[in-house]
Amino acid sequence: MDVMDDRAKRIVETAVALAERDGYQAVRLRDVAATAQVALGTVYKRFASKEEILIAALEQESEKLVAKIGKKPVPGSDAQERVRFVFSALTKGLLRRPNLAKALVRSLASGDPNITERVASFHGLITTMVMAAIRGETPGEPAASPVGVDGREQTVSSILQNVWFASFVGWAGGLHDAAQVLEDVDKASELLLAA
Amino acid sequence: MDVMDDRAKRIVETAVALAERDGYQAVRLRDVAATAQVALGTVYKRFASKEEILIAALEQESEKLVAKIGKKPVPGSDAQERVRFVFSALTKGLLRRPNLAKALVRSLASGDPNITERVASFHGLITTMVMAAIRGETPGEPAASPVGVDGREQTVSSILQNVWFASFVGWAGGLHDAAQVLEDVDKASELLLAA
DNA sequence: CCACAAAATAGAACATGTTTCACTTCTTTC
DNA sequence: GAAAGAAGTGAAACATGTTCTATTTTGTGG
Repeated sequence: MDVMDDRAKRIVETAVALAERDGYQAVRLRDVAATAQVALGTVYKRFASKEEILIAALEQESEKLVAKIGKKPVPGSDAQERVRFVFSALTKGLLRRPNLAKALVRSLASGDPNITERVASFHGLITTMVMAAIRGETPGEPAASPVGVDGREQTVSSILQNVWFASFVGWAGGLHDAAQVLEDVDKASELLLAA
Repeated sequence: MDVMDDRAKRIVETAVALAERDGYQAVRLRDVAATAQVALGTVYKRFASKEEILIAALEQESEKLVAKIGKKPVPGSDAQERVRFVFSALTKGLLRRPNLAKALVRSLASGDPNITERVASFHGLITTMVMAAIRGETPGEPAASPVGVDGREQTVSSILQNVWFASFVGWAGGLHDAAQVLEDVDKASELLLAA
């Protein structure tokens, strides 16, 4: 949610474009700088590393996705259906640009301590959505009822999110295809959200 | 299980030692080569990249761990206890050398298509152990009874493994501490393996 | 408008993963 | 044991992330 000046925006946009076209390794900072019409030093004035640029991109992309998904109440007649909807939308949204998605996963899992907070915020964003889906609320709105924060729902949504993430990483590494990601989440929610 | 010649072994050992001392970035291939008393070209004759060396290390480390855990029947009077034992042993075994563990996670999640098979084999190793734990068998032994391969147990063990992996990545990224990893797995097995 | 501080720039320089090369040392085969 | 090929070696070269520096541009208070 930080305000980015024009240069920072151009840098992130360029990085997204390059990652989308040819993946992580194609995000060469010299190219980013040149394409964004900015000096390399300016890139490093804004971002501490290549990973940070990509994390900023992830933040931007996921905020867009979440905004789209979170606008309306999650459709579905039971928790399981709603959860499927949310993860499906999330997965398909990311898969629309597979190379970008892989690059973002790589940054997410890089273990760089400097980006821990951004990773946590991404995590929180999804948790919010999944919990809203379980409860049948509109993710973008504050919770209607002051439900206890430490309930089973929180645990379940954390588990589902972990399953999704691990499976998504598996997809990014070529372990299996996108359908498997949805199937993994489906099976887990079946067991955890028995209607 | 490939047979590694002396040089390859020295290379991996050196990489492990460096990763253990100071983490991923400290595994400088020039240093690895020098310490292993080998030319840089020889390193690249054996391994296609730095990631591959670390994946070989992961294979070696996880085989050691699995051998140790899988020797005896998993202790515990119900599935939940046995699963806790397995993941606890796995987690603690890896956490004995945190920097190494972080470096290995990073390689695991790197998304490099060249190491997909190794990642899959690591995945399979753990699946075997978790399923044995659920069933109360000795992981090292072939299954006593010809249980159907596609059962609920397989799904549950896959979910638990995903939860463990995602939480472990979270630990590696500084998102939370090791106790949280075990707690996440615990909560999941509580819900999935209700005694 | 002017001086000056902050920001941007071009470009060199450095660190480290990866590749290449010319040369030497093994190993194998006869 | 000598020739041929495989493997190893040291060093250079290259690619790209990151840092540094000297210079120029930009924006701001007087």
